[in-house]
Amino acid sequence: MRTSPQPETLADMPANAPTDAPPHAAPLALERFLPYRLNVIATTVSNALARIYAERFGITIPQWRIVATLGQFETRTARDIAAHAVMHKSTVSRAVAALAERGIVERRPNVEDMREELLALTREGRGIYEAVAPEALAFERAVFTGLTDAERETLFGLIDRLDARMRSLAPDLDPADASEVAR
Amino acid sequence: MRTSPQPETLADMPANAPTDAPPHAAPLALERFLPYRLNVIATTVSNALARIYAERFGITIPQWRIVATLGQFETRTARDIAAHAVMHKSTVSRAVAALAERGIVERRPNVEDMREELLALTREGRGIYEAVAPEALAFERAVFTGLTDAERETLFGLIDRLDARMRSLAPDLDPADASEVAR
DNA sequence: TCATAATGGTTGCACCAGCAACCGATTTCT
DNA sequence: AGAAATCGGTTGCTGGTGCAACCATTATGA
Repeated sequence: MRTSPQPETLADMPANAPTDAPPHAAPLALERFLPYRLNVIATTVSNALARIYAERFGITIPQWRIVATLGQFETRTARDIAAHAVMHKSTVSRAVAALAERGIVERRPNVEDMREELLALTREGRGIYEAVAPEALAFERAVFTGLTDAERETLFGLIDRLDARMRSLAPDLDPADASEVAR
Repeated sequence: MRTSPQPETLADMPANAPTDAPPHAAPLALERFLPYRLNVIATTVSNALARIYAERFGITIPQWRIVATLGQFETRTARDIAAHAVMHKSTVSRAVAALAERGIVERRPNVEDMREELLALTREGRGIYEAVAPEALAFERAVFTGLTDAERETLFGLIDRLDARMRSLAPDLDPADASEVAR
């Protein structure tokens, strides 16, 4: 058995312990609980970054995700963006409305399917993208200074695998699949 | 959108642009942007876990953090909990109120300092803790199945370092330091 | 062909979190 | 001692977010 250095890891239990685990054997320390740690660090990083978006460019994180997606792909529908940037469709709808209002994105009807709208950055929108992107990347570098390239890659790899794992464990709670029918 | 190798993934871009990237190069792909990836995976994991807390035990994530902290430390003040579990003091206040209302935590005055209150789990509260903790750990194991112990340790190590890095980069936005004076 | 289902997108509603103002208790400073 | 600052904790308010209902449009199928 692979011995975990942590006294409380219970690494020797079966992968999916039945609910009848001994009640008082609950060696749960928050600092060693990965969902918690993940959430705290992600929130901290997000808040720091959101501050840049807000103060420097007056945009929120959902708005930034839309700008980033359209900066990458030129023209997409709201549905595409929701899927790509993993946001609920109502979030996308409101963020797009705000961006359109400010002349940052442009909405164009799709004559082949009048249900959807084609979205793209305006010239001004592209300007914002090109101003924000380097700052975002600089922030990323600042935060991840001290990690080697190999460690960064490891982190990406781990996230990818966790991502895949979550999709198979609980596919329905992916905010990207806006199918409210398949609940 | 299930898998990372999407049609439009731009996987052929350089891993992480060097520090002196020209402003208009902006090689920013959301899938390769760590703050974004971190946030998405943390949210997904959190939501899946929150569902367990909610459906099985009728508690929210802040409430769970409080139960977990008191399960670990017996008696703490709200301030201690906020610091330990990284929550805003108003969040703690409301979550404690709800838990006290339900008889899960008990508030006791501190005769040596009447500003603060000593919090502890009631017998019922401890029962909940002892029921939730194994499920939380089981969930953690289920999610992290497929990672070796070494990889798990690596992940913890990376998070620790990111954490330290963020504290030095933007110490003021740590939700735990409730000092509204030091803005 | 026409009724029904599904899809892209919008919006009302309720909930939750954070900010900031506030309260009583304690500490600090003069 | 007394004023002022600080501290632990509570609460009103506001903004953001997800859910679910809804609208218009397109696809399906009897």
